Amino acid sequence: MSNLPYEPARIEPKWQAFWEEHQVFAARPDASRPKYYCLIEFPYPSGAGLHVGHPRSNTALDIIARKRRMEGYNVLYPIGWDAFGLPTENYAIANSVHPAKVTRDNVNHFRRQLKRLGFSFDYSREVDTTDPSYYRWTQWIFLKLYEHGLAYKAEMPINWCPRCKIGLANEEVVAGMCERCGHQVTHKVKNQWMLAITRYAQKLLDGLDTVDFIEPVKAQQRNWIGRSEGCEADFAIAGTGEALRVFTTRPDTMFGATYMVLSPEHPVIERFAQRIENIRDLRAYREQAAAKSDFERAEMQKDKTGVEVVGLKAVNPATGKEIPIWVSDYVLMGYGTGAIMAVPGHDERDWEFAKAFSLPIVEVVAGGDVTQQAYTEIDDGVIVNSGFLDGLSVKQAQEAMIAWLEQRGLATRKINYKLRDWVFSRQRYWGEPIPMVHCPVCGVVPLGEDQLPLLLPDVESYEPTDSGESPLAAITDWVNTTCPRCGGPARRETDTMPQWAGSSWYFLRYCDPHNSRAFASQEALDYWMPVDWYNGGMEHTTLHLLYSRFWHLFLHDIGLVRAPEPYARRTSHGMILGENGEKMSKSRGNVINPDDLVDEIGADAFRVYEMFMGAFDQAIPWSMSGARGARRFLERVWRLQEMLSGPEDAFSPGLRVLINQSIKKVGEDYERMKYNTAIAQMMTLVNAFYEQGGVSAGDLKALLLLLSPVAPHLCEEIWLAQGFGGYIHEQAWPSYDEAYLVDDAVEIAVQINGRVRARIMVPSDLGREAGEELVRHAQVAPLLEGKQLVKCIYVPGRLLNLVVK
RNA sequence: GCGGACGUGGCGGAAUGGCAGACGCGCCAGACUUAGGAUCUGGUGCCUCCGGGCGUAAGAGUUCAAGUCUCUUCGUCCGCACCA
Repeated sequence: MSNLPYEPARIEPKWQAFWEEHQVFAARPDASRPKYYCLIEFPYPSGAGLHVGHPRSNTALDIIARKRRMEGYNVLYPIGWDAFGLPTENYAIANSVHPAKVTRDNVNHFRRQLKRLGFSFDYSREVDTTDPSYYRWTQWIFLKLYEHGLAYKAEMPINWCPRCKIGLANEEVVAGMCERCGHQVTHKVKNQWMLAITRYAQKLLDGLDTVDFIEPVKAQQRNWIGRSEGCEADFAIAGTGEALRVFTTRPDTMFGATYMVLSPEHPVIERFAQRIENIRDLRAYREQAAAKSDFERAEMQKDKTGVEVVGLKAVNPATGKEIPIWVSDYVLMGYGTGAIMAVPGHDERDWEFAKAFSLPIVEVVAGGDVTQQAYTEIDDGVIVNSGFLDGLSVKQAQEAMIAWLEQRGLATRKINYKLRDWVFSRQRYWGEPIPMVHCPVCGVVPLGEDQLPLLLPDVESYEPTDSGESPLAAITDWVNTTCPRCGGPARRETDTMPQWAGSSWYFLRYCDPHNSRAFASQEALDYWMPVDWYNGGMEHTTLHLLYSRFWHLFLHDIGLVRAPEPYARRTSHGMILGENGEKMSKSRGNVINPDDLVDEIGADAFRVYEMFMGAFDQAIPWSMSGARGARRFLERVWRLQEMLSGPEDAFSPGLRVLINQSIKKVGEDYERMKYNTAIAQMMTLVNAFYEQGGVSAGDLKALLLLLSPVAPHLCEEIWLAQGFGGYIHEQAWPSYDEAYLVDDAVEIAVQINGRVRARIMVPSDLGREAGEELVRHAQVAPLLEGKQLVKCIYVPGRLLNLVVK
């Protein structure tokens, strides 16, 4: 056996079949053992097949899952398919195949590819978001959201391609252009389903303090939610008895508000259309702004445009003076109140606008030169030209101004968030049907829970209609239905849910994937949740990760899940780039196909290379020769079988310290996702085995146990072939002996004034005080000849630094 | 502009304030072999008058000691972006 060459093509399929046949990785609830839930983002089964990026995340958590099992945990490491989505639908349109068939084929392809890599997934718990037995519960959760007032309909602008005449998802808009035809994307207002995620803004923010997420994820989510504290204040509209409400974070600068700006869509414009002398200009400006794409708006950023509202004036409540009102597209209807008080002296945008239209600029915070640029410093500014606020610091003035306004009923404290409500409608076929009916008598009526799942009907064509409606709108016998409330004729909602719907709760379904009475049993949820470790891409931080936290917080609030937060720990992997350092893509011709790689070097070497290639959280270019190096390492491990002699239960004396160090380091490195240094340590260990010229069975066993989470097939094979007893996946994770982490004697550096001048061997237990005696050491004393010793620093086991004159 | 990550050999990268470059790739030399993308051995930061000197984007500082800590400057990548 030991003379056979290392042949992954023979070994790997054998062990994959063994694991499957014996259901080694099937997770079963077991109250007697602690549970551990490892999760990777379930893949979108694209037609292109597995990308080398998938195994990076999968292997990383496979290592954790396998290590946890060896540590005695009951591990859940599931896999599934996030299978609704546009590429499948577009492929179906182009090739006239049913998207369900495309999905089935792609899933089969993906599953086969994943199985070849030997991940310890529990395939008996597979979920598929396009399966009616799954999306039934996606629809059910939507009904719950609706029931609790978190799903509502609203007129919302969507991305619109005027050439294709269809609505586009954000993902389909590339640099402001239509992904399909390249035309500029504009906006069109449509009635859309929305989810009120903004009502959870504070909870989403607070929850971040309770979870172990890597810092960049927390920072990005906080940034995205964008909390800002300030107040809303009323500016009277002269001669009308009405007021314009603004949001500001700088009430301290109110004396410097020399004009107001409204968003072009602000309702006050139409309300006072009769009084406004240039209403036509304002309407024209509004239409022009609406036709602009986001891309164009961003391009225009430098040049402020706007129109004065002639015939209306506002009153600055601080100064009592009348100030002009302008309209400009730099004020957004979607944030705050859609109106601002402009303080050109202390806000860059207002300053530019004031310069462009020759509006007055007043300095109210001293310290800058407001004729040259806006002075926005808040930490050491002093208020001037501001009546009763003069002389106060910015911070003091903020409080004083709010108090003053509150007393007069002109302002209230207010917290705003940048986070927007979630547009939950897509005018598409391949998504979950929204279980709602439009009744001419009762209005919008939800389907009863007993009506679920609302199945996606077969259609002739998956093309969106000319009007931008979903293809479902054309299926009259599906659309026409009866109202669940009054029984009269009614129409079904024809929009479908976005791809983010199914992925917002899939980790809950994994706990109890075949349950037909609930999305998961309370018992299963209580046992498995929360997810202990979730790894995924940074690109999902502000969409999927935030959305799924929102759904989970909601399910917690209505008593369906125990903990508020679904994920205890979140980490992220870096992208794998092509050999040329560019993103892998078909068009760049730098794609590495995982199947080819398994054929060439084997799954274990593939896994080792992906973990060894660099820091786990960083983007890194592929290297084919580096991958072959991983294969070479495993060959060396394999050949250790030829140099095996000695007892099974003991380490070779000369290797005892290194093996103990390796057990400690590899275990700790896995936990910190420092896979590259863990593997480097094992390479060092193997090099030492070769230098010694032979290994004991005990040495080899230790190495195999450490390596088995990364290269499981190879380690199972050697373990079995050498008759080490049982299977390696049943073994306990090795422990190390503190007493053998350092050698009896260590080499230290001797420095003179910080420069290394000698190396000497000293007992490793030599204390800091005793170390100072080393100045009399035979190799040290000569270095001090003719010099005066000023200071002596001995760092045990490290170095001796002698400061001399 | 705001937020985040980062800058170390030819390349990927190591380094609780304590011997910079572990480990791997590549390259060089040799061994074995009827040239093979196999394996093994040795070497591989730069300069050198062979004593040593210089080296972690640049500059300053703290320290017995700085890749690591502090400040300044330059540069790269990612996310958000007219958010009042």
